[in-house]
Amino acid sequence: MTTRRVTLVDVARLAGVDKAIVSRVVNADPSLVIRPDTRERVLEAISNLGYRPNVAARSLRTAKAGTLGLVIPDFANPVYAEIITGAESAALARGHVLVTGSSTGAHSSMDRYLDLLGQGRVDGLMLAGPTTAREQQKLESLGLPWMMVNRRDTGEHHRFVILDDAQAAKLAVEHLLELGHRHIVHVAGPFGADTARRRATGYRQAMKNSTHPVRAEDIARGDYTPRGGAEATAELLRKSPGATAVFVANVAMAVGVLDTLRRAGLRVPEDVSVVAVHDLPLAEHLVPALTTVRMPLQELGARAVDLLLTSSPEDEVAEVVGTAMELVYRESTAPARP
Amino acid sequence: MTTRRVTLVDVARLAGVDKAIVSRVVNADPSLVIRPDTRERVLEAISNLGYRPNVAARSLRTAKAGTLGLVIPDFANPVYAEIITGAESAALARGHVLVTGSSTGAHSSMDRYLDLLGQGRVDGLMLAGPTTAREQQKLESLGLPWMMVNRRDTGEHHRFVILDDAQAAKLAVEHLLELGHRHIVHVAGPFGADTARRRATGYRQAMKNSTHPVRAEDIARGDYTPRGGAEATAELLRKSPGATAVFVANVAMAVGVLDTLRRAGLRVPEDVSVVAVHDLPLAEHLVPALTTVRMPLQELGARAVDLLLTSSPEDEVAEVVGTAMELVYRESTAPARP
DNA sequence: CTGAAAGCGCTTACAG
DNA sequence: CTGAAAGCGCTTACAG
Repeated sequence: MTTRRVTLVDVARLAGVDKAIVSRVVNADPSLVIRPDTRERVLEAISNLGYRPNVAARSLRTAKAGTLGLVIPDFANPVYAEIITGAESAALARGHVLVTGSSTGAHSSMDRYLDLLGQGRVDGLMLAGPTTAREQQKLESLGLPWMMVNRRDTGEHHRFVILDDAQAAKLAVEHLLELGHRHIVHVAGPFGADTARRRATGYRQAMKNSTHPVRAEDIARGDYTPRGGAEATAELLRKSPGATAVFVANVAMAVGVLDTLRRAGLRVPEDVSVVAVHDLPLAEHLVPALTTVRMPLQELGARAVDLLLTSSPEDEVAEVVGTAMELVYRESTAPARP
Repeated sequence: MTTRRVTLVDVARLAGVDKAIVSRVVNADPSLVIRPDTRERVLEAISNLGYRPNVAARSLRTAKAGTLGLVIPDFANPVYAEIITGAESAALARGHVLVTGSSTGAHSSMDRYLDLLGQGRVDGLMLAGPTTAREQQKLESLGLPWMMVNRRDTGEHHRFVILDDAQAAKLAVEHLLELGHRHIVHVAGPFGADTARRRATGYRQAMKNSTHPVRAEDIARGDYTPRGGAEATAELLRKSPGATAVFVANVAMAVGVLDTLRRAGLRVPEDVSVVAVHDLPLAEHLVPALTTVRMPLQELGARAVDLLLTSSPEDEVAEVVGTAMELVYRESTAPARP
């Protein structure tokens, strides 16, 4: 029972018109002038036959794939889950399908995806997360519209959308200052991540409102993992004793921070307050529930799609999505003891 | 500077052969007999021009899209992140691109995806998570090869891949029995989820080796969320006092279980042991770190892809992926006190 | 208001 | 060993 695909020709024959008419009805061609009863016959034929346009034929003809690509490092990272959700929603709203690939799987890599998606399979490509200069070069060579997400590109032709990480850091530090903390230390992210650099910058700026001047010993760097957060905390406990609060660059490291403080016999928030960036679902399930800064990750993904679709590939794009940031006050921060 | 796409014809002209030859070289046609120097010329032309086959044209001609679709409920759920990772890897290994969509976004829905992906955009479709009878009917009407993942389909023509949830439950309960627990209660998942039903069945079976017979009061149902776990635990505390261990159907509910036990003044694991299904990253970050049963979620995704690609759409598929299950012993379980 | 025709770029059976 | 030709299903400019 191999039922042949229903094509425009089948619909045209049933409706008694030319296939060009059917095509223009299907695509709601505004320049089409058609008698109501003719349109009715066409619509009926489409419905009766269960006609669906063949996307391959359409793509070949129009040179548009109707899909967008997004390459992320890892599906298991909830930060990217949020970005994907926002991007998918915006893509669908604009009539596109989103193809999301990860660059760290067993058979995948950024390179592999650039090959796979650079053959007319997608109309544009978004890269989230770390990218090498070689990858970026390859990306440009594909001749596809592209966009970096949550990361500044390294080339001279900028096309990126990021969040206001400095502002997020300020919100966190200001929260601690309001609670009366002065000696606030920072568990920063890896040097290579520019989100980490921007959060560290925001920390330094906000600390100008503290009576405690920031010294090199007040900052320790981790690799955005729980273990990295644990090691950085151990380092700070040695280098910067007396701190009453910690601003942590991400939630994963905060897990290690909480653990190390606990093992050192310090209570959170009674002895030390802790606040971290990104209000991931995990945050409220930690003990104590983690105070965080919520950033508009979904909107970041949505904005990337919009810009990819509406900007000309030659345009420079350097946008900071700055809406809807807020401090989520939970159990891990409390007033400094007098 | 609108550089026209490089096509087969361009390559053929440069290499001084017909485009049919180029096509067969590109696709490594085994029936092709060609002089080494001719092949060399073709390869060189491809490389010099940076030729990439147009996938739309190829799809139109071969009636194969080279992509597979996977619809999940939610990107933020780490269980699906694992399934995606495994499916993506298997798809790439077989030369396919995976399109993953979520059915709960602002502009998406299962229905929307079934429309979007049922137009020759994908060669097959996998559905993970809950599906209505209507959706399943629509799925079948698309005439696409399909597969249910982590869930049995409700139709009469079975095509599903699931994990051995009953066996996972047995591993968990046996672990508790070995630790000396006898009165073990169960926080079960929602009635509608067949993963939940299978885990409950496994619990009952394994409890036959306990001196404590399972009564209705030993089981409470939650909706797979932290809040649901909390409420079920409160119910069990009332209905089934004296239990020394809890088997929880998933990690999300376990978060609520731990919280409720703590508020009730019970210590984990000193007073009550807790074990849950799926070794998600979250598990080791809870306090106390959660003992879990690790199930091969990535392999589940990979197997779904393999079966989708290798089985004929008319075949019945009812596979249980049973490899590599193991108990991960952490801090939330301990020997029963004598 | 509607129809005929060209052509997007590829693959494949066939001819030589 | 290599070339010529048909045709996948659609869109679009043009003719009538």
